[in-house]
Amino acid sequence: MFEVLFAHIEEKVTLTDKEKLAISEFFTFKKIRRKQYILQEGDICKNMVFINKGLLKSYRLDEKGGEHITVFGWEGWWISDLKSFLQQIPATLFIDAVKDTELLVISREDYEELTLAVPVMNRYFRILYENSLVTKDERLISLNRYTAEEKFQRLIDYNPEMIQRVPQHLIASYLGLAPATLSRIRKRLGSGK
Amino acid sequence: MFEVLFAHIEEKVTLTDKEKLAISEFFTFKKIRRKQYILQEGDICKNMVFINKGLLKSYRLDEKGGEHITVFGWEGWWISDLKSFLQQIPATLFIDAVKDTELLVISREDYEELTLAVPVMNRYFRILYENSLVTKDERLISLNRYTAEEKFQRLIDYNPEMIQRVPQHLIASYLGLAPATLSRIRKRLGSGK
DNA sequence: GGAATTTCTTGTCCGTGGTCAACATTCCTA
DNA sequence: TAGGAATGTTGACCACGGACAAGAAATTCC
Repeated sequence: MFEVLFAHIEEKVTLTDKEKLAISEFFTFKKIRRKQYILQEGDICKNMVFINKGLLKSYRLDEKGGEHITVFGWEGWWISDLKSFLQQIPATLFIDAVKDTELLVISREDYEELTLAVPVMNRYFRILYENSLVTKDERLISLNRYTAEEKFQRLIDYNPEMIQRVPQHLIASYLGLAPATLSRIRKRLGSGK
Repeated sequence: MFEVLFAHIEEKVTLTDKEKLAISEFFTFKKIRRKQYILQEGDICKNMVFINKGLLKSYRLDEKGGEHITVFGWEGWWISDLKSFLQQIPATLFIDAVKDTELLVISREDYEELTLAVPVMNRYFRILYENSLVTKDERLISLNRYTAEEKFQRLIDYNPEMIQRVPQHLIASYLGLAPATLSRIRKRLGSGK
């Protein structure tokens, strides 16, 4: 049940069996169904979630009900409304399941406890966040500088897995494009897959 | 010389005098002049930099030589090409001084050493990166969802200090707008300051 | 204090990509 | 297995904001 999580942590730091045991006790296993929310705008984000299997998306809704996806998560990724989780203030994000999904869940207090009980986890999270920052920087630059077509081309080049896993209209939302626009771009690129 | 740095760290964790001494030994003090580079595209980013005083910008250049600013830094902020710094690969960013600036500099090896010699710094950097992630998330959403005018309005609302400190054409670059566009927006908002 | 550079404003023009709507296709699920 | 929902395609139209250029205003630097 914890194999995926431990494998992920051990990419970054080494764990003793004792530490693994300690870590495992802070998490709860959970299954959710397609379309089920794990967070809604206005909730306090109580948990950070590690995805064992499946697909989640986090997004905001605009005034007209339009979805703006900020992040996808699948096997081996963490997901939460980090701001809401860390500061325990109302969330601005929704998170729900694109398909049936298995999670490992840790609460805000346990997250803090975990870093105290297993200090190497500070190192793990520091490295995890370093990597996230690098990714977000790339994405910021991509959104700021490039045309719609270039944005999609860069996704193909740098993140092909997402195109395999995620339906096209959700990719459009993630790139900040209208679904119609992305459809036209793919046509132009000769069904760029 | 280290007051600004220690104050910044102690907002997030507590330090003993011994730890302060240890930390200070990893940093070098440096002054640079307006327009001086501290990093250029293609360099390996050897240092992470804490800004004591002054103003820096980090940016990319496009094919036509256009500047796309990713981040500003002033008193109390860190700046570097994180990807280049962490992975020791060629930088994609330029970083230079908008005005004369004072820095505290730490090398890649010393950064790693520091987290080992003063473990509480893992905690500090973890929290620092958590906060950066929250900020970048906000910015991603802002760039993806909003019109030019809304982007500027949000900067006024959420980041008024930047508008005080940074010349307008650099703000335009940061928001991904043409300088002319930002000028027109300010006019529309009635010199929105 | 005057020249040079940097920064800001305003005008004209035009392309990218959004909106809306109709239709086609694929996929769930009862 | 049929009906509905979700997803993807295409067309017509048009607004936002970019490009370019000329000139004004403000800073910087000998």
